[in-house]
Amino acid sequence: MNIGEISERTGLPAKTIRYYEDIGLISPMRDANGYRNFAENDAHKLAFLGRARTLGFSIEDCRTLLALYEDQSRASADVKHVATEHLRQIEDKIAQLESMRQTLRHLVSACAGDNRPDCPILSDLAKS
Amino acid sequence: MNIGEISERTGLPAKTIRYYEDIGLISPMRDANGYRNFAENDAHKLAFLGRARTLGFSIEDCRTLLALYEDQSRASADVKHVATEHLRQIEDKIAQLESMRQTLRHLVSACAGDNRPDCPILSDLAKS
DNA sequence: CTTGACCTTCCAGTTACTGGAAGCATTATG
DNA sequence: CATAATGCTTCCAGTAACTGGAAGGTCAAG
Repeated sequence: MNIGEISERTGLPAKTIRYYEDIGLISPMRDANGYRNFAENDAHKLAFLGRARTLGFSIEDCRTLLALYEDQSRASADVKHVATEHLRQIEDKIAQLESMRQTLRHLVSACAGDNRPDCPILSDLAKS
Repeated sequence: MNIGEISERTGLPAKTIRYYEDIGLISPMRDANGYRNFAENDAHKLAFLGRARTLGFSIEDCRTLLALYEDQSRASADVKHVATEHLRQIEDKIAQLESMRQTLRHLVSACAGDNRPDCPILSDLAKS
């Protein structure tokens, strides 16, 4: 399979797939002309990576998860640990964004949004 | 005021303050020895920037907001527009993270987390 | 045989800093 | 007063995960 075809199949841009090879996540074969030739196993790994990235795992987490996936003697505890830590970080991020949202909602609703200069949003930002 | 003092007062790292000067958000005076000398107005702007960044505004948004803040003839509608758009993006991000959270919670709770290899998290990532 | 689609590599840019090196300036200590 | 410890300066590189674009080789169709 050429990169265009696997890109279609996995939904990952060709650029991203090349990048994943650069950083050692995959190692597709090469044809005589230098073109990458992806096997089913590569497609499988790329799908795995795409899904993991969709769930927000970092590239380094993906690397770890992929290694665990390929290690038949892994302990599920190791996988769970990675996922739990990631979940915790997502929850932290959500809390942080929700706090921003609340403040912004207040400010936005308090702002007239007309052609006068008075603005509670700016007043809030400028308050000491 | 030297950079160390204003850093303390605003809570912004000196590195960040220098960076803000680099990108033209502030323009502190200089003493004869080359040291930056911050006036009250600089402190004020930095506090404004710190608060805006806390609310998640991008640097470019901050630049816009600062310009509006200093423009006595601004229309509050312009400010509100920036804030509303930012709020929308935050809400998008929250929704995306909440979706990740839900999936991850399911997967984590389904995983035994022991020393056996079976792992629903990996199974999910690997599913086509 | 040429055109267009597809592939290659390499370089630069993105966001908002952060760490570190090399080297002055100032201040505190013995 | 010499020296040592801060504090300040600039500049360079790195971070995360791509993305865009240039320059150029390859392949299938007409």
